[in-house]
Amino acid sequence: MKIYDELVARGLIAQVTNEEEVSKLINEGKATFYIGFDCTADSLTAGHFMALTLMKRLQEAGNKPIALIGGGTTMIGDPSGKSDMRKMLTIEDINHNAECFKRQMEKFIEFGEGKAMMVNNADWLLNLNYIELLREVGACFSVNNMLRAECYKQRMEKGLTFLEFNYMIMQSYDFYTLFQKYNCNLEFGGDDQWSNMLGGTELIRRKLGKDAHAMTITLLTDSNGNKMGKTAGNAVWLDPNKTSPFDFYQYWRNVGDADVLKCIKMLTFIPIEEIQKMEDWEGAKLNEAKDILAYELTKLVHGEEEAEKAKEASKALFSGAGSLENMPSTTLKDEDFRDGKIDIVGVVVAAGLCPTRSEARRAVEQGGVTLNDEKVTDPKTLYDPDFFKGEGVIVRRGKKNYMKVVK
RNA sequence: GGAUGGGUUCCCGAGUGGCCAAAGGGGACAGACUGUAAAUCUGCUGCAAAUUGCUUCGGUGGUUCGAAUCCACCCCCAUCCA
Repeated sequence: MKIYDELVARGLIAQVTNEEEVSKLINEGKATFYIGFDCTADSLTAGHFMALTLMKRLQEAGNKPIALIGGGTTMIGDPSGKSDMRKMLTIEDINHNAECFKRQMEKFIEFGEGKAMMVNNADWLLNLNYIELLREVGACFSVNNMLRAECYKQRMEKGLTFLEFNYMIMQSYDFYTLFQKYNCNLEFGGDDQWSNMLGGTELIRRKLGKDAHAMTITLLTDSNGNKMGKTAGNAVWLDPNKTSPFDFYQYWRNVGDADVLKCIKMLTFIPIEEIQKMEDWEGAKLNEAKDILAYELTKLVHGEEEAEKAKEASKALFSGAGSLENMPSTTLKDEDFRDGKIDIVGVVVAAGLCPTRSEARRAVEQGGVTLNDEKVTDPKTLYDPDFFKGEGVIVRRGKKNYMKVVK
């Protein structure tokens, strides 16, 4: 199966400027393509991960990837599909985030001579001269067309600032620059980027009279249409310090039935033929597919060892087999105790299972907290330090949140 | 610059002197049911040393025994006019 067909089969492709040419280009390994990453946080997320796997797939098919770090575009903030303006980030934050992105990407993609390339659009965007830029590319953009773009739809009602309105021009300028500097002839991005990407191909056509292409990746949404890779508004991070490998594993282990196969197809490197065999799995059998999904992704992101540990801990907690040795744990500090005792509410908070004592108290009162499988419902219950000595105590909040607590 | 309508808790949104930590809905969280799923039902949803105290209704001052609510100034947003 050719790479393009595989991408289609995996459901990764949303829109393409010219299917015939793009498929030819990437099937023959003749594409030099780029994907941009705006550094709005200090870690990549599951959403970025999909883009990275795509880079890898295309690289394996002989195409040349360029990872573009958005040190310049992050200064503007992309309004596409967003209902509110992002908080403006400081230059220091952006640079810090860019560094973090760089380090994480290097774990997935091979950079270097003849391999993938990493560039930062701060290098050319930050020094642009306003008037020069307007004269150079400003005339190539129709405000009428820009305002019609789907990505601003929400903003046309709630308000769009001139700052953000320029984002499309900056992104277009990126493509224009990469096209000239590195013969980059294809841009990839999330489907919400479509309008911005077309801005780039259009600019290249107008300025240089040449064709460049764009292709978008289907956004990973669950069966309710919500973006995946987020829990309660928090992203699932690739940084193990922000989302532990165990939590990362659990996130994918818990996707809805309707979404498992889609995730396996889009995110893992399991051959498509093998995935097809799973297609008639139903009901409880789908749990096996979830195990596979969680394991594969954890392995890709955190390595085989961490994936094994997460799997073991998960099995131990949920099906009684496997080892508890590697489950996440917390050590109580002396200041967690008052008069030599700690109450159950304090334990839950210290374990990081609830952010505040009020929430922990509620969880206890509602019967949501167990210590070593024994339900504790009195928030005033006290414990001695000795209780946590040795093996430690398994604290659970709700059905799926565990922490081993030791002293 | 002018006119009008706005800014309330995670989000939407009600509240126009005390009965307001603030209706209702969504989301989140917990319980029941289950398969670590979905749907459904129930509870819960500012913080804390917790029958009490503290902080919160764009900001700063003021009026009042008492302010999300009234007044002044300021900031921000939308629409229309320039």
